[in-house]
Amino acid sequence: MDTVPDIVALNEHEPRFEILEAAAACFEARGFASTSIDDVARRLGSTKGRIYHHFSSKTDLFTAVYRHGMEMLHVHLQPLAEREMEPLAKLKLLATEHVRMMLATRAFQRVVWEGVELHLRGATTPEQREAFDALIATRERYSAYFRQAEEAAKAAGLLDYENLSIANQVMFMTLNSPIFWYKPRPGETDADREALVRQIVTYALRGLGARKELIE
Amino acid sequence: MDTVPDIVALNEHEPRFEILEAAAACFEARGFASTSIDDVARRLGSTKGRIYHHFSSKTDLFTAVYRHGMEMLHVHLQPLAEREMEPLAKLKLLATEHVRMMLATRAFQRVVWEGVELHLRGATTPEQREAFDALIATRERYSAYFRQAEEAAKAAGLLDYENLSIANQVMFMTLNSPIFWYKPRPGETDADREALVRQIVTYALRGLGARKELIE
DNA sequence: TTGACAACATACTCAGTAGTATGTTCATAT
DNA sequence: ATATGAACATACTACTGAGTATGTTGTCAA
Repeated sequence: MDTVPDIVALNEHEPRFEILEAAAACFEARGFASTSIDDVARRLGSTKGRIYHHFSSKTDLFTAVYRHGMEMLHVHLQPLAEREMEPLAKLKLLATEHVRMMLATRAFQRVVWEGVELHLRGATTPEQREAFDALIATRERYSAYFRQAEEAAKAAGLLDYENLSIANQVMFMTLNSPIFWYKPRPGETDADREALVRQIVTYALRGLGARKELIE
Repeated sequence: MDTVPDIVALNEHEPRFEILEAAAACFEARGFASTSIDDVARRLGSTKGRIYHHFSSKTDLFTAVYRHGMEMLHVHLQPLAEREMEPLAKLKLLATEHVRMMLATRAFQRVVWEGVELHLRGATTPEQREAFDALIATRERYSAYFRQAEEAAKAAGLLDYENLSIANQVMFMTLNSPIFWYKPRPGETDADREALVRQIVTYALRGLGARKELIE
């Protein structure tokens, strides 16, 4: 049983979806700057015309991939974030599902990462800026799911970190890290993936000061 | 002749050094693919001619920046790694100095990061491949400083992680993370930076299963 | 049957960029 | 004094790649 089945299939029926998947794969493999529209078209077995019919520019395509990546995260975690739970248990749940999503939608999440990087570097034109700011805002809202749980857990004496902003940054680096080095091996089982997820989440929660007994 | 090439720190007064610094700043700001040789030249107040007189290609320039970044790390940490110390204390020392270097030589370390990324993506031509492999090997040797300390500390019951490879990956992501989000603020003091370093190192060591009392 | 439009493909333009070929200047050795 | 080469600048070439303008094909509504 896949952990995130229907999320990935969110827009499967849209004609744009196939292009998004190809673009995500290309951007993941070579990065935004080194990926040409022709690369994406070649992967689709099509030509530029198809892509420019659905997207106005390379940046537009990129932001669409970013948006879809963030949407998958939101759709998956929002209901969990709204549950009434003990804060540390909720943080563990959110972190676990986040890492699962990183593995399940790796290409898209890599694009999200690069989008944040591009934003931090300010490598955007003025018009792009506005669209980009909206995307980053979406990401901020997502981050808030975790931040609230972190603050609540700290207030309850279940976590122990100094600066929330730093703690949040470092925690996300940990949880996002598999998008860089994880490659699914042939013959890999769900149990293998789950073991990976568990180790990453354990590392993150301990890093935030959770005691061992409380996160197992 | 040793199989391990000697690490020779680059002299500040070499004519190539100024170019390396400008290149590192440009690569940090825009990434390898989006940085043109003219960009680097413009930052230097020079023209291409100067750069191509000292470096045979854009890739050659990039690898030189990478190499210098790794050399600075090696020169700084190698003597520490060779000390006889309690493993956990040594790991803490190495981690602390590593993070300090991330802040102090951020632009170069960002290039090292991108170099590893490019290597993981296999985005290199056959000739580049050889030079790249040598660079990655240097990075592997550096990583071994930490790995040995981690293994020794675990054997002594001072750490508690499942898989060494995963633990190492996630730990480095944590320690490297400030190259992405750290920006020196005006009026920032050494104490501010040290507080940042301490929080990151604490997070990393706790993540690996170190008990709170043992790392303070 | 035909018009209209969506969904592409084809064939271009043009700006940017890696790399090269060829000056030019200046210090230093002889 | 002059030859020489290092350290650049200038002025190119060749090519890639984003974006556009213009076909072509199938579908569907009236």
